[in-house]
Amino acid sequence: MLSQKAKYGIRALLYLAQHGQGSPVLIRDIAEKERLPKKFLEAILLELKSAGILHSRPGKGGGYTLNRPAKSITLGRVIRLIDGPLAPIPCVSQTAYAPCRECLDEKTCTIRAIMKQVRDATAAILDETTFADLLDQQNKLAQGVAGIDFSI
Amino acid sequence: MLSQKAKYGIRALLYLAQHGQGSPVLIRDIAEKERLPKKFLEAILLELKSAGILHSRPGKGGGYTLNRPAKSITLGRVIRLIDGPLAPIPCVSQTAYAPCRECLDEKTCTIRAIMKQVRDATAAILDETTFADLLDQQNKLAQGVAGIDFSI
DNA sequence: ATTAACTCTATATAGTCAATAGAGATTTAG
DNA sequence: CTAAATCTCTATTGACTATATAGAGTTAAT
Repeated sequence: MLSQKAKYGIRALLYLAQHGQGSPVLIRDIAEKERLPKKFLEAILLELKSAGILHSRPGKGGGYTLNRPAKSITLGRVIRLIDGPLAPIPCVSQTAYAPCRECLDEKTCTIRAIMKQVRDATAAILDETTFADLLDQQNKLAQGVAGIDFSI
Repeated sequence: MLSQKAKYGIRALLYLAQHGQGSPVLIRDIAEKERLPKKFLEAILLELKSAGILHSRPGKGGGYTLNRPAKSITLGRVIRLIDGPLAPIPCVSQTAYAPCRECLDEKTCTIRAIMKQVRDATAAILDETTFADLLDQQNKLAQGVAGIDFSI
């Protein structure tokens, strides 16, 4: 399961992506519009900033913006950053490999073989999906719903 | 990430599947051969038993056996039992649906759409893989490794 | 009866998750 | 140059979960 922290982070990034590269967005605005706990969000945005995903300016007229185009930020990267590796077990992680403590022989471990499949399937989705994709999809979904409403 | 508990449970089941439907296997044997903490393993096996996956007989000559053929026990079932839903967020779980607390509109939530893909991909693998499959694969992997050793 | 095994309750420790408080540092406007 | 706005940093809190372990209780076979 994704942590709340990761979900909040993703929502905040999506909000910032929506807002575009224009003027900085206040933490307070993100928190209010997306209904996220403000103080917790502060910490999350700070992490995303120090990872180079966000940019911020303190002081009057300050706030947060994306540090890079939305299409260069993948969901996989953000989730790994906040929640750690996508892999279900450490011995199949590409980005944070570690042997399983209790494993007797990695080469013949079938749990490992299956979990590698799971990791690869997950990574294939999350590393290919960017925040630009999410924005596109959001617009389409919103239109779809509006269309349904209209047809009634 | 899978919990240690789930990994231990899977290893124990694999060990029991290997052993076949014959005489009961002692907790102590499983713990020693697979190097799992015995007391912790006791609790895990008990859970698997009350879920109907294992059968046990107390007393002299007792121990644990699979309650059903290995080919009818899927990895997905065992993992859900011990660690909970496969879905990365509750609103896309098929077996334990719950709305995300902070979600403003599930119908247009793109995070949900992506996470549904992840869940489906994961479930497709784990719900199709049985302990009989794992046994087969283990034998093949062991032969493969032996073959390589022999050829050197 | 005695032994060998599982079963149950209780406990412990450490760590993580989710969140909050409040003082500090920085920038811009005026 | 100062005041207001805003991000930044440190610390703390409470609840919960993960990972075990101890020991008494129960059951079945011989």
